[in-house]
Amino acid sequence: MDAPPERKLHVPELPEVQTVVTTLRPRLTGARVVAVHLARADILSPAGTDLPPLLTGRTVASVDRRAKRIVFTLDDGNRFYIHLGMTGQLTVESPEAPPKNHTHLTIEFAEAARRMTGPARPFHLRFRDPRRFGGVTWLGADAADQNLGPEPLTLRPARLAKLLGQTRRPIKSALLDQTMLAGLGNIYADECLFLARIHPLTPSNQIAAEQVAALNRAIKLTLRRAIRAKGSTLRDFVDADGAAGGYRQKHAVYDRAAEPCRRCKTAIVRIVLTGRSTCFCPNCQRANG
DNA sequence: GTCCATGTTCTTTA
DNA sequence: CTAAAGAACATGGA
Repeated sequence: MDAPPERKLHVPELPEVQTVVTTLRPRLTGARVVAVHLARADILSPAGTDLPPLLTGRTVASVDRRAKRIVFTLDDGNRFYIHLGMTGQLTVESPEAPPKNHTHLTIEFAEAARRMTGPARPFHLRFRDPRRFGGVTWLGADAADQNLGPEPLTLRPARLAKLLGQTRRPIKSALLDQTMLAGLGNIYADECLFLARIHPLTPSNQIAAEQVAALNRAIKLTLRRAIRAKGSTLRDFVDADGAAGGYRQKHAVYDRAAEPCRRCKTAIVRIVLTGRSTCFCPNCQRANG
């Protein structure tokens, strides 16, 4: 049996954020903001941003993902992004649906553009985040990639090799560093290292070129599989339509301490690195190859 | 009541 | 000085 009780929170990483963007895009593109309700001003950055007048009357031109950020571009060229933090949810709901607790921001839309069937109906985009590690950042005309490394899905092995060669930190820590590589979090960093058969404590600059290439392939493969499964849901994650993801059952190592490795049956080991749990197979992932 | 999970940002240490 | 490690943040559930 591989269905342990759902204990841990889910933190949205690249595949989960991509899933939200993919489900949001057809609803939001072309839709017009008619009202904004901000229940908590402290989720806004920069502090003091007066969001409602910036949004009201505007139309959404596009919704995109950059790293773990959901980036909205308005018809006036201004941008803002929402980060889901640890427990953030961004959902499209009926105006009649009672808001869940910890709903910090509600954007009321008039209609969805290019709706092919049925009457255009108003809807709410609601952002809730019990733990409030997430938030809304107003960019104005600025780009959304401040302090972010390259996107893993389009990363070339030579670029990854150059980035990893610049630091002695353990590879697991480097993969979590968003200024190095943007989008991986604790779950997928562990999963990628397992697939590439690299020990998480390996100093980044001691990974051989062939292993870097294998890691690059593992990152792309893992993220694509997770996106196809609509992300991992441990407890909280849902897409914009409120649906949970299905990748959790496929995790090879994350949250599987003491369970048998899916490849060699060795018990998965859990260590703490930089204050974060790190799971790996001590047989498949040997230090220094 | 205690401990834990997590991403980002800020602070401290080497 | 730089790089890396550590603390703080919030909060529901075990």
